[in-house]
Amino acid sequence: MTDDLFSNLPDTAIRLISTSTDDVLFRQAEPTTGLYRVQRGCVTLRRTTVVGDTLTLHRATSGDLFAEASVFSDQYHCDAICTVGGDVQHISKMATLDRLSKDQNFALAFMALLARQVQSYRFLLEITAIKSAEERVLAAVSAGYLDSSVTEFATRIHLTHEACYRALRTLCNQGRLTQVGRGQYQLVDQPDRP
Amino acid sequence: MTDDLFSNLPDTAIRLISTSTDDVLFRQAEPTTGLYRVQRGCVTLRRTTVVGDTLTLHRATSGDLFAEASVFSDQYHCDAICTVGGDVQHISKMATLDRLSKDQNFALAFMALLARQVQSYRFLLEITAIKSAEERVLAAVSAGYLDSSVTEFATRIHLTHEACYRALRTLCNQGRLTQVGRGQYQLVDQPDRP
DNA sequence: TCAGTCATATGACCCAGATCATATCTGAAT
DNA sequence: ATTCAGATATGATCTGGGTCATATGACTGA
Repeated sequence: MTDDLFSNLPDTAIRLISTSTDDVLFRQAEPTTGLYRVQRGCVTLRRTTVVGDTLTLHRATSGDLFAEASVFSDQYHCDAICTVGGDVQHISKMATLDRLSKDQNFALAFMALLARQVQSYRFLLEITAIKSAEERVLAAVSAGYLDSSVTEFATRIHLTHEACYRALRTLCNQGRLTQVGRGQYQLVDQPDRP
Repeated sequence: MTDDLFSNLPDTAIRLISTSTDDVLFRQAEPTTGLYRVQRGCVTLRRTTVVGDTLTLHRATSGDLFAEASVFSDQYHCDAICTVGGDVQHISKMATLDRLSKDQNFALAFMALLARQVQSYRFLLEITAIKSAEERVLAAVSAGYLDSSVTEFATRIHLTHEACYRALRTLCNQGRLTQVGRGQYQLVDQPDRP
């Protein structure tokens, strides 16, 4: 609903790719052909340093766009490897640039999408910077991050699922959260209204 | 040099603000007037949750843009408070939107800037997700993050400076880094050429 | 229906990194 | 010159969260 920005592009602009583990979508220094969106599975972006070791730049999962910056550069700056098979959309760079130049609203929407991503990554960084597991979990729940599974939630905020479960239970015991079902937790309203 | 994108805007579009601690630049729900750039000092973006506690969304320091998304929305979604006094540029939303609609290159440059920011935040998130202090420090040095002080570097990668210094020393002892000066460290080339 | 897989949940143990303390060096301000 | 603040650096101690183990519930597919 919010970001089927690219589904407005002509059908020819989007190519569906079924991926298997270890498939390579593009490699560093290859000319850019477009950006991608993960529908199912996981794509890991990696770069090899001058010294030779591998840096993971990003792991894109369901719903995530990646290689957005490729639209504005000539070469990919990293490798894209499928670490979990699934489906990936390839969105044509040419079609995107064409539409960006001709459709003001599309351009503004794309900018807004990128700006919102910047926002949300900054926020996630702040959350992961919270040292205490309890406070981090509370902040993340407050932010509405616990929408699917606890395990997924835990990895998102850089905690083990064990530490996460423990923090959730403690927060419940403290009365700061309530468990509303298996794997479901909610904020407790502070009764500070007059 | 790279992002004086906004210095091309007419002089009237940029307003210089001298800030003191606890100054408020904008508040949640106020109508948006523009984005900002920190020149000196620190600006913290905060939001109050339904339950009443405060979430820190971002802490912008020297060189950082913030509130980019305000250009595409009607109201600020958080408070901006100066936690360290200094200087801040206010960049007019109207002037920005005007230029975006009239200057294709400006629009593309702004999108590219946002896309690069998304990239770098994703990468920083991956780095902070590395559990071992040594590996995290090595990755961050490889990425060129140790450009100013070690203390600044340490906070960026979510480590205490003590843990950071220890990791740097161990990496030097292991021969994976060399110290080239007080607070200066470099990667060691792996001699694996034929 | 039953095995197999994955999420949920919690307890025990241990270690890596936070915390605290200390010392030196550097640069800026007075 | 001298003080002071802050960065650099390292050592000692302690604790919170990682790791490992275990158990159960929920769903899936044979």
